[in-house]
Amino acid sequence: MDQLPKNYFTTGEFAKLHHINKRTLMYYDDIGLFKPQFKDNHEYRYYAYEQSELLLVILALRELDISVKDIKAYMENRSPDELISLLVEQKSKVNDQIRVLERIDQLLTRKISSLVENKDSYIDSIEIIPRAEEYLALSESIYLKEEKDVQRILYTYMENCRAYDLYDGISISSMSRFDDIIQGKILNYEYVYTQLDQESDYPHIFIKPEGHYLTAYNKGSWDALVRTYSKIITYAEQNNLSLIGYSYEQSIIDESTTSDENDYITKISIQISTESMTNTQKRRSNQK
Amino acid sequence: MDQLPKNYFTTGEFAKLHHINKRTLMYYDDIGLFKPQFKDNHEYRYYAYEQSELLLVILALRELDISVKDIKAYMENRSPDELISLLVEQKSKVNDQIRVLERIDQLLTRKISSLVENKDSYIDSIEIIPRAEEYLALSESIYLKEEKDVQRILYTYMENCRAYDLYDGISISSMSRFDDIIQGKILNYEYVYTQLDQESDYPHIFIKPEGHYLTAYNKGSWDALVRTYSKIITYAEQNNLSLIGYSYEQSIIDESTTSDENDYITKISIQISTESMTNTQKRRSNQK
DNA sequence: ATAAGGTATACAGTAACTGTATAGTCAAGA
DNA sequence: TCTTGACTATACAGTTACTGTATACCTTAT
Repeated sequence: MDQLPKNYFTTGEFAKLHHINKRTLMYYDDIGLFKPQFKDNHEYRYYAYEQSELLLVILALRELDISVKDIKAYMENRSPDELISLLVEQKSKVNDQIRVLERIDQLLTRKISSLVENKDSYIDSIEIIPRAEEYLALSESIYLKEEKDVQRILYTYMENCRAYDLYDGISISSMSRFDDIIQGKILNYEYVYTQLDQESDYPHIFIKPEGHYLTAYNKGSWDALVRTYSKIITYAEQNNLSLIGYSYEQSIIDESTTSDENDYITKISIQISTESMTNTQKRRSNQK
Repeated sequence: MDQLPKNYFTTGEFAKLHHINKRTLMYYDDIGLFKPQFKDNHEYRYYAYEQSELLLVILALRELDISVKDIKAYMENRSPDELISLLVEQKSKVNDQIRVLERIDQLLTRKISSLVENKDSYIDSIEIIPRAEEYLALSESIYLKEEKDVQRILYTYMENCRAYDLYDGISISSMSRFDDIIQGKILNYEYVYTQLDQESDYPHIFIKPEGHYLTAYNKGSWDALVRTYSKIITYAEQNNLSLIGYSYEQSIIDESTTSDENDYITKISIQISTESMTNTQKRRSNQK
């Protein structure tokens, strides 16, 4: 065999061939994971082209976050059947990982669109906006529950989000009863929720009704909410609008986006009962 | 703010909530990447549910192999616009990574099917098998080239495979002229190649013609090829078959699959000229 | 003959955790 | 009230999979 015309690569060449660090090849040699076909009398390493096949498998397994130790363990008693079952197993892991990435992609997409969509809306004004039906995945009710229970509920809620693949991104949203808010109890939240943008068999789905919503943006931390809510209430009174159902609070700019609490933006929307709106109001809001 | 009813999680609870190690949260606190909302007078950490949003972003970025240092750098002067551009950038990286995984998936799939397909074929017999047209991505010719040139050619070939997304898996395949083989020159390879299984605009595609191929499996290392080839030649002579074109050698079991050289399996196929086959031979081979 | 550029090893350093020993704290039950 | 078990904390060491660097040796082209 030794006298056959072979094409050998030195460490540096072979490393370049496979776009990896030269030192990594030496390291793999040292730990006995992947050895050159032979060494000359100066301990120079020589790799054969055919060894690429094995290296490719090793590099692929490495990419799948399999520890070098495990790869080595497999390599030490590899066989076709072993390889088949290893590869089949890894194939499903690859698909898992693709799913994780797609999830992250979803998170990024949602966060981007939420940011862009509301980019120019951080205005002080209060508006009437028509909204289509929305599907919300709710937590259990946390209304007036004590801290311990709230904690448990939030915990379960997150577990569910995970289980049903409702990757968050814009999930720090909550609902309170508008009745409570009128009475100044603005922190008696009833649910936290995530908006669904595709079919889901999540067990606790709430349909946020289609209709006109009074929409305002709260700037600053939670303590600024009091003022924002009183503005909303005043506006509703002045325009003879009757607000019903829940107040939906959705975080637009939060801790994940800015380090300054005063820059937080929360979007608040509350449904307006159709009867209380004049036709002019309806027309105007629909034009936007 | 401090007197508001908040839901705080201890380090252990918050870690569980997000399926991460408790010590990681402590570590992130230590390096200033992600801090609890507050610490009590015993230095106990307390995390608020709302902090999840930020942690999710951090964990997502981490998943994308962004260094903690870089994440921290971003976090230190985050802003909506910064975040948008960061996320958009990352989104494309996610897609890159998905592509890498799909490649690996392809490698695994091809390797599995090559192994399974040939699982029971490691037989000593020589068979006539009808084969459809195949598209092969060839290297430059390495015929009688000197070692240095062969090396350069193989290097370029691998770079091309990379560039054209021909992920290998079963790529240690080579072609030699059958004329040479008859003369006993069984190691004068002409090309190495990869079989294409989808459209590609790779510049050097060769069409392996449709037809009947004499197919044999070589067991053992390259040095066993001599015997296998003489068996093939004898078989052809005895059956009055004239072999034409190239001999295609495809590695089935190689270094990547077994550690024992004697278990290597190479599939050899050589086209049979249609004229030299009897109708009986054709009929028989088509039945399989 | 010499310089440029390659090879080797040995040793230290890195990133991002992660495990562990030790000590303090808390909450529930006897 | 006391005890016990399960938590919390820090400090320090260890881990994984490289990766950089210093030093020395080797090869090849001018």
